[in-house]
Amino acid sequence: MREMDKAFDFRTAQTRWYEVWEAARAFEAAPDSGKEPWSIVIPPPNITGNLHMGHALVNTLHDVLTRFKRAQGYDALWVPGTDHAGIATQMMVERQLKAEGTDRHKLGRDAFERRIWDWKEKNQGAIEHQLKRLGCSVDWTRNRFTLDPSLNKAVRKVFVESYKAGRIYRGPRMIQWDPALQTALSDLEVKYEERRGKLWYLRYPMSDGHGEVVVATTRPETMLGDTAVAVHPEDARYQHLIGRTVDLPLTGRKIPVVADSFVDPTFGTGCVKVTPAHDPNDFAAGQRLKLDSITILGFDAKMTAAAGAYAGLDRFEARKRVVADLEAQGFLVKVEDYVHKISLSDRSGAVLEPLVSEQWFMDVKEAAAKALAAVQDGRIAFTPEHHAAVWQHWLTNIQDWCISRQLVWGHRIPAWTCAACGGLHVEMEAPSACGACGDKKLIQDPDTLDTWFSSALWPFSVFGWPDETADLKRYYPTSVLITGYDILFFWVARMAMAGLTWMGDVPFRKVYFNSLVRDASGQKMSKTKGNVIDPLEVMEEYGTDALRFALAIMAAPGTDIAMSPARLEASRNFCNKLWNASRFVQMNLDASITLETEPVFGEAEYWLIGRLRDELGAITDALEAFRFHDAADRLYHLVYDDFCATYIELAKVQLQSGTQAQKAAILHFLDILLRALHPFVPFLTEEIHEDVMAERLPAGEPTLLALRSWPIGEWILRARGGDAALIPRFQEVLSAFLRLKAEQGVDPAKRVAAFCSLLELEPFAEALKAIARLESVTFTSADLASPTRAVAVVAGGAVALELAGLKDPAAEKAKLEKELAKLEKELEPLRARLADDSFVTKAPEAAVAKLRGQAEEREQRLAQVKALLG
RNA sequence: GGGCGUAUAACUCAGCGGUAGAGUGCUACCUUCACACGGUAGAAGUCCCAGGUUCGAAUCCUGGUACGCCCA
Repeated sequence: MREMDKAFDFRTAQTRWYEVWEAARAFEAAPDSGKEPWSIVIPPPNITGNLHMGHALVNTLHDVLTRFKRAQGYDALWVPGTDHAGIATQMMVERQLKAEGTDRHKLGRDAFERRIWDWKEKNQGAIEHQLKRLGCSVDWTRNRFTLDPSLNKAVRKVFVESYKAGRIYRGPRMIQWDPALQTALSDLEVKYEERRGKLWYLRYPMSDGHGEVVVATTRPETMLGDTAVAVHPEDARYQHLIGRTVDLPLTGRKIPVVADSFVDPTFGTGCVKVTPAHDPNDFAAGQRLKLDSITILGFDAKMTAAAGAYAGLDRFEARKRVVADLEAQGFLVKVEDYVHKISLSDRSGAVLEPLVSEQWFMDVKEAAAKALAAVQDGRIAFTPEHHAAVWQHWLTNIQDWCISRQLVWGHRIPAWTCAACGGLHVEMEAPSACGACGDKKLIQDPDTLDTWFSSALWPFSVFGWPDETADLKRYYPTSVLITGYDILFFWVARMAMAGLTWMGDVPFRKVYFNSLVRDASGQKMSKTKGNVIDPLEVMEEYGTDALRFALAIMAAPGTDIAMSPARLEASRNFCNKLWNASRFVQMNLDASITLETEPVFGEAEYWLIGRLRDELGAITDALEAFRFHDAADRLYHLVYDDFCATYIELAKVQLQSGTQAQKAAILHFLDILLRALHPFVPFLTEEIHEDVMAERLPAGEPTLLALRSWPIGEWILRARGGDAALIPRFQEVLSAFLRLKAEQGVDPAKRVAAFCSLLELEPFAEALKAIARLESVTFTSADLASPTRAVAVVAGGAVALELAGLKDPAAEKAKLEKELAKLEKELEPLRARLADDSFVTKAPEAAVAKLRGQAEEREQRLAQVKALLG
């Protein structure tokens, strides 16, 4: 049996145990165990990633739940994995290339792709190592990567079958183009930002020479691609213009004036220019009204040949030139300052360009309806529930999803075009020859799929789908999903849609949306603000267990977490407290006392058993309901207040001189606490378990705490006896003695004689003497008041200290009078309410009884104070 | 423009129909034989504002104010 250090050495413990757990295969699923399965899949971190606070939180919560469920006796499986993160990863490697003075085009596609794979092989281990550092009890034998061949097979199957069912199609559509990354994006990858800009008013003369129209625009350069001017059909001001044509300045083209209700009559002049090739609204209007579409801006964000004299200019340069020319030729009416929203790439930050482009799209309306229904009818339950409202709104207004990306890094689109006849083939495997013309030269679509396409399949692709594996049957649907609400649409909704479509069932039964981790003052962490707290540094400084516990105790559903050094310190101190309490137990029990030593219980034991029973019930309920903070908070107080402050102090006497049976009780209590705390602070508890419990376990009990059961069913918790009210009374009396000493300025170490009128506390005399450091405690029903004593009122009686010569009688009297006034003030509303008929008759009996109890207790004190005052 | 969330002690947050709590900080004291990463005692709050429901509201409802987020 080892001697424990004075302080918990977390640095050693948190690096040691993970290997032991892995070697024991403690976290591997046990499909053949006959246990009920419980499963969860990790939100796969990007391979580019470093563990940040968001990861630390989400994975801590995963681990708490998984360890809890494992302990409860489930076949708990947490599937780990990483995401290839198309854009993010490619950007990172491209940046490296740039630093080396080359780029992906010079390298060529194949070499570039190999380069990213190399990078991935080198870096994937980092994030996995960090998950281990955090203690995540994942099943590494089932580790997945979103580009694994089996996951690729799933992707191809979904693509091909969706295509054949008509839900995936290719076509020219207006998409958001990122000129910096040179790829299309989906609507979700667009961020809108308010910018101060200008509103230019342009004059377009009527072709017949009679009059003009003035249009307002924030993007004057696009006028080169105008193919109409539009007014609202009911706008009385412009009825006479409809059907006529105007001469488009700088180009000499004649374009019609059309009517369409998309025009906002209150914007600008109420006349708008229509550029179907470069604006989403105009594109839709162009389709409706069958207008021409002229592309004057290319994918490189430079003007095209169609822009005539402006061809080759950058879009922002072209704007300056067009405005200057319009002004010179008298077509510029005025310029106003104007604040408008611009769309930016969520990835590169570049100003996006709405462009018509040939891309692949997925029609998700049918799947969206299924996902919507699943939440409405409760097959998927959200915590917090309010996210369901956002879910509903988004899914009912969902647009087709642009799934193709002009990137190298990702799942290649399984579509081939025949070089000879142009025939399109969408197949699982590369066709050997064109089905139409027989030509053997087939060119695969160069594009890859949106990263989220493979993420959507994650809850079943990780289990081997489309193969009908045993894992798939056993672990799908997963039990719970834990993730951030920021990816509700990106990921959660798409998994729901994919699961319902391909598996015919929800991918998870419950979703818990974790909080956002912010800094100490509630600010979002960001590198630019410099307020990022790095979990790896925290683990070094405060310990992994402290980090986990701090995150858990702050993880109240629906509110953000303000992470601060103060919180981390509190958690570290908590860990140390548990360590020292355990050390105390270890020091006081010789090796012959084990968990098989039959314990006997006294008042203190029955009281603590009652506390453990109540709290473990509440903790279990809290974990089932994702109230991690509630569970952690209860454990915190159970350890500090009940176990350490109260029980250990009371047990000290018997630990020194008691019987083996008396001493055995505390071992059981510590054992229960360790098992309950293990999901939150696994390294600390495993370390203590080894030091204190490992050699005292009953035969057949797992020697690793990670494998032991959730303690709620422990036989000891069913023991009942004693008077539950005694301990709180003892605490109050003890506190009163200490307060009297402090009030009277008595040195805490000076032993004085004490008196107590609560005769039932006599069994606690030794404890009171030891803790309050008293010379003696006399239990008596006689009047305690005396000129040489300081007295205090407690529930049901009074206590006193003998202070001959030390005491100021006037101050003592003033104190009691103050107490009297306070009690009168407290009693006033209580008496009033109890005298109130409507309260007594209408309020529930329990509420009245409780109030009556409170009133009686105070009346008693009042009487006691009066008696002491004489 | 629509939707959602949050306003509680100096700070960060729990509580969400029975009369206010935690952590940190603050004040005073204590190195008592598990722990100073400790202990004891204490100070500190018109629970954003205004109405309403109720025997009773920090808690439920309505309206307002402030801040944050999401969608257009």
